[in-house]
This record gives sequence, structure tokens and C-alpha cells, in this order.
Amino acid sequence: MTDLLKGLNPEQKLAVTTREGPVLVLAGAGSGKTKVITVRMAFLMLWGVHPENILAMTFTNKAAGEMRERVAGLVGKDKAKLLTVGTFHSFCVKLLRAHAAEAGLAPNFTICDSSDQLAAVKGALRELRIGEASIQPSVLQGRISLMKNKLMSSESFLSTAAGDEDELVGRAWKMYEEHLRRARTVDFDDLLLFTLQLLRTNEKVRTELEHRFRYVMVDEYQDTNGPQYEIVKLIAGRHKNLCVVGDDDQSIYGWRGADVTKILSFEKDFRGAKVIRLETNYRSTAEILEAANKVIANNPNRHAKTLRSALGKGEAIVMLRGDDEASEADAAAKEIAERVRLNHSKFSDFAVLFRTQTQPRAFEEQFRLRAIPYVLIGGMSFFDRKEVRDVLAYLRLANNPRDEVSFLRVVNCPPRGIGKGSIDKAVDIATQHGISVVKVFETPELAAELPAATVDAVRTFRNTLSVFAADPGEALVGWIRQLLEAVNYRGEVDRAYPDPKTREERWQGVMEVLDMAENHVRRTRKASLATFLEALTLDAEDSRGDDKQQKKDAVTLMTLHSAKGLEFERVYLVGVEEGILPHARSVAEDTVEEERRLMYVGITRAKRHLTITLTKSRSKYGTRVDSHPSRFLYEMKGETPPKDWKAAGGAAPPVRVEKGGKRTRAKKKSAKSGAAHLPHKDL
DNA sequence: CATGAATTTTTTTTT
DNA sequence: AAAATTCATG
Repeated sequence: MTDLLKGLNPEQKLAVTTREGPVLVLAGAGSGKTKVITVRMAFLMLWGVHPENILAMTFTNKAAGEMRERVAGLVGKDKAKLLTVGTFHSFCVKLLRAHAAEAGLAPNFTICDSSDQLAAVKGALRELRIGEASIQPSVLQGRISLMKNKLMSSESFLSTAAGDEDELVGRAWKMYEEHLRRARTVDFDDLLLFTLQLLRTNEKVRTELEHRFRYVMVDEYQDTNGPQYEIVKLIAGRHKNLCVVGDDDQSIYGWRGADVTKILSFEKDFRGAKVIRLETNYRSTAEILEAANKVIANNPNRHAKTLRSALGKGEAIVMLRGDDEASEADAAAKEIAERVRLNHSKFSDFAVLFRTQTQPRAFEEQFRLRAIPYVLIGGMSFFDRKEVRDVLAYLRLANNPRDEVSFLRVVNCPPRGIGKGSIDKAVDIATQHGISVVKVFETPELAAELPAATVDAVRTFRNTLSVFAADPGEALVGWIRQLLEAVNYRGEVDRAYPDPKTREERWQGVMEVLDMAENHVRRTRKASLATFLEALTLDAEDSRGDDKQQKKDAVTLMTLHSAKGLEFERVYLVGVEEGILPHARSVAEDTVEEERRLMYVGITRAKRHLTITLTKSRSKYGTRVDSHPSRFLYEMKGETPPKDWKAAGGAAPPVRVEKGGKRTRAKKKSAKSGAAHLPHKDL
């Protein structure tokens, strides 16, 4: 038992051994937060707590997996298997599946991802005859989601709506809910809200959870939003054996309703809470931490903390300034290739971290030119590919014939002679009667109003699909093959992409879905179509990126948001310019503090070495725009940006520009002039 | 109805 | 620059 505590510092030990009552662990970046949680779980078990009585909530599936694995390393696989470790969302899905009726949901409810959500929002607007000119669907989607995450209901919003725009939003919101209900689907936010509602109204379920989960832990507590907080309170509020771990300096999900004040007011919400601070950083060198500390010190509202490095001073931070994004990427690629060639590092030691999803493109190109292996994490690009979305829509439709969004998506793909006109008409009729489009085709009187040819084509289509009404269970892969065969999806790919090369690429996407299905069946006990679809929507990210990343030695490319919680030997923090980091929109919306935390997260991912890069100009919407060094670069050096630093020809950047050397150029395009190079302090 | 051309819009971050 | 959407033609 004492072995477990070996290698923990006094604060960590305290966090691990405080068994009863509320505990808040304020854990700075790299201070051994995950270690504390995992050892704590192991310690509880050695104390005689049954693993089934322990619940740990994480923010991502990846974090959940890692946590379980690490606990398994301490107490053995068999015990670790009995723990409940997962994201709020996956926890909620399980609970809602088990109590669908009590929660007011259909037994086969599906979860819609954000593009389905967007489609539903558009449907709602169309139904209300609100032109997309008056409000942008994606904006509306964001507003609805944000309000839900702030625990507002459409009713209460409408009743307090002030102004035409709010009223419009409120009405659209209600219609959106109606759409989801008709399609028997819920969005991500609903998973939390329905769970909350269930726990509030159903005492039996609530007491069951209270009794089962005697010890509750929440990771990344600073990212907890309203509904999540309430759920935790309902489960752990009685026994109060709640340990939350987080860092207010790493709160980067405010735009999603995360509420930093929750971590600041924990002591008030849970009386007598023990507060433990972890400020020794075991991850990064002093050079890196000094930069991080300096930047974050500019945030006024925070629990003051200063990270102390347990490691030495280390290498100086390096800055590179390229002429444009190609040169920026090329400079990084060149360095990486060189280090690996000299055997100083391997590719997987490196990560390139960026703010927005447009940035990785240039890096992908340059990495390809130099044959540097890389994995692009997130980006959702795979699931955004048309053919993948089509296949998924087919699967969803088979799983839930009322899934309107999926129905509309594939009803004429491949073309079946069902035109847009007829579909619009059908949607109209559905609207008038307050029923789903699918239902219109099921009701002969209503279908009679549509062109006979269309009705016929839809009937044929549905007959084809009806063969696949039953969930195939573990025979999933063959079943999907047959389904694709039956609707002649291969034919659609051939038709839509005459160029054999792109055709092959597209088909590859379809095959990848099959691969994923196979993996799913292999890894999941009682796999089925339903579990597969759920896994796809809930852990879209890690179900693929993950094993790829492990499989090969490759550079990691990802957003700052997805980098949280991870660490790399050598980090390239890229595009550190005004307008990108901080993002222009954050500047406009006055949320620069959160951007600063993002910068802080980025810096503190690096263990031994950090390179910050930027450009002199980059193309935006297709035209070139001058770029300016981020204010955070000045802050990092303890300076404030000069007034005119963004004016053309304004102040010199806070980095000394050395005339950089030779450039390799594969072909096309300018040999770029030297990327600026600057050691921060001397080595 | 389907196809391809012309146009418009797009860029925050994610479970 | 690329993608999405609308328009015009067969």
C-alpha cells in the first residue's frame, strides 16, 4: 500500500490519501494530475472500496482510456475493468439507454452529430419560413447549444426574449427541438440535459446512482459546464466523497458553456472542502515554464500560481518567422527532418500545435515533400467526407427509419429519380401536419398529393432498405457490405467521380468505414449496429486517430484544444500571430483571456523544447494579408506590445531576426528568404 | 430531373 | 483557394 505512495510529493500524497469528503486539487500543468487521480483510485481500492463504487469522469474518451490503463497497471486489469471511467457524454448515454422510457426517449433513440444538428436547424428555419438571410444557421446552432449548456430552456428563453432577434431564435429553437423529437434523436447537449432531468425527477434512479457511486472523481474540472456540474452534484451531493481536479489556467472551453467560476467556487459549493495545490511541474524545463508563467500572469482573474520546474533550465525557446505559411511549415519540417536524420529525435517526439483547422494544410504539404510521416488529429475531415457521411446516413436510417436528416440525405443518392421539388413538397406537407417526412410517405392520403413517380421511387427505396431492418449484431461488417450492394453505392461513387484516381480515393473512404466496423466488432463485447453508430458519434476522434498514432512513428498535428492533457518532447507552436492566437473573433468578443490560456496550454505541452513560429504574411480567403506577431510574444518576454505594432512597418517583432540560411526548394514557388531565427536566452 | 457552370460564402476551438 | 450553394441548360 505504501508502495503506491512512493514517488509522490507531500501535496500529491495528501490528495491521494484524503478519502472522505470533498477535495479540490488545483493542479498546474504537468504537476502530476493524472498520477494523483489514478493512484487515488488504486488507493481507494486497496482500502477496500469496491471498484464498482468508483466513478471517474473525464473530458475525452482518450483521457478515460489512459486513466483506466494506468489504474490497471497499479491494481491489475480485472479490478480496473470494474471501474466506471468515461466522459460525461458516454456515461449519460449508458444511463439513458437503460432508462429510455423514464427519460422520455424512444428506446432506439439516436445521437445526432453537429452536421445533423445543423441540418435540423436549417429544417426548423425553413419550416418557420425564416430566411437564412435573417440568421445564419450555424450561428443559430451555436446559440442554441450555448444556452442549453447554460441550463436555459427554450420556454424560459422565449418568455424572457427581448427583441425581435431573440424571439426569432426562441421560435427556431422550439422548432428545432420538435424536429429532433420527430426524428427520435438527441443532440450532444441533450445527453446531459435528459440525464439531469431524469436524475431530478426519478428518485429511484438517483438513489441507485448515489449508492452505487460512493466515490466520485472529476478530471479537468475547469471545463465542467452547468449541466455537468448539476449531474455531479446529484450523484455526489449526499455523500460528498467528491474529488475534482483541474486548473483554472487551462480553462479553454468557455465558448461551450464551461464555467470557470465552478472551480473557483468549489469551496463554497461543497463546505469544508480540502484544497490542495500542485505547483511542482515534472514535465517541462525551466526555460519553458518561465515563458508560460510570464504569459499567464497577464490574466487578471485567476488563482495565482507559479509553476516550478523539477527539471533543469534546458534548451532555449526558439522563434522562427517565415515569409508565408509555406515557408513557416518548411522551416519546421526541415528542422524535424534534420534532427531525425541525425538520430537526435524520432518523429513521434514532435508535435505541431495550431489554433485553427486551416493551419495544418501547409504543414501537411511540406511534410509530404520531405517524406515526414505525420498524423493529423481531429479535424473531423474524415467524417466530413461526402461518401463517409452517405454511408453513415444509410446505417443510421436502417437503425432508425425515422431519422429524417439521414433519410433526406440519401433518398436520392444514388439518384433514384426523386427530385428536389418533390422532396420540398413532402417536407411542406410534413410541416403542415406536424409529422416527419418519412411519415408522409407512409400515409397514402398524404402521399397522394405528390407526384406518383416520386412516391413509387420512395416506396422501392424503402422496400430495399426494409430488408435491413433488423440489427445484424456481430455480423455487422457483412451486413454493411450487403446494404451498400443493395443500394448500389459503388455505382454512385463510379458515377459521381469519373476520374479513376479520385474514384479510388472516395471508395477508400467507404472501405475505411468497413474497417472501423470490423475493429468495433472485434473490440466490443455484444457489438451491434447500434453500438457501432454510437461509438462513431461519441468517440469519432479517438476511434481512428488513436491506433494510427500508436502504430507508426509520426509527427502529431493537432489543435491546441485537443492537445490539452498531452505532452511532447519537442513542440512547434505555430501561427502565433494577431488574429490567429489570439483569434480575431476572440479579440472582437473580448475573450482574449481564454486565448491566453490557450497559449499557456500550448507552451506547457513541451517537455524539453519549444519552437514558436509565425509568418510575415499569410493568405486569408484567398488574398495575402500581412501578419503581425501575437501580443503574447511580447508578454512572454515581459514586455507590453508597442502601440503601433500592428501598423504597417510598425515596431519590430519581439524576436530578433537573424538572416536565415539556405533554403531547399522542391519545386514551384519562391525560394523563401530566411526564416527568422532566434534563441531566446543563450544556451 | 440531372448536370455542370456561375455564384456565394467561408475560418475558432469539440463532446 | 476551396467548398457550398444557386442558376441555367439539356
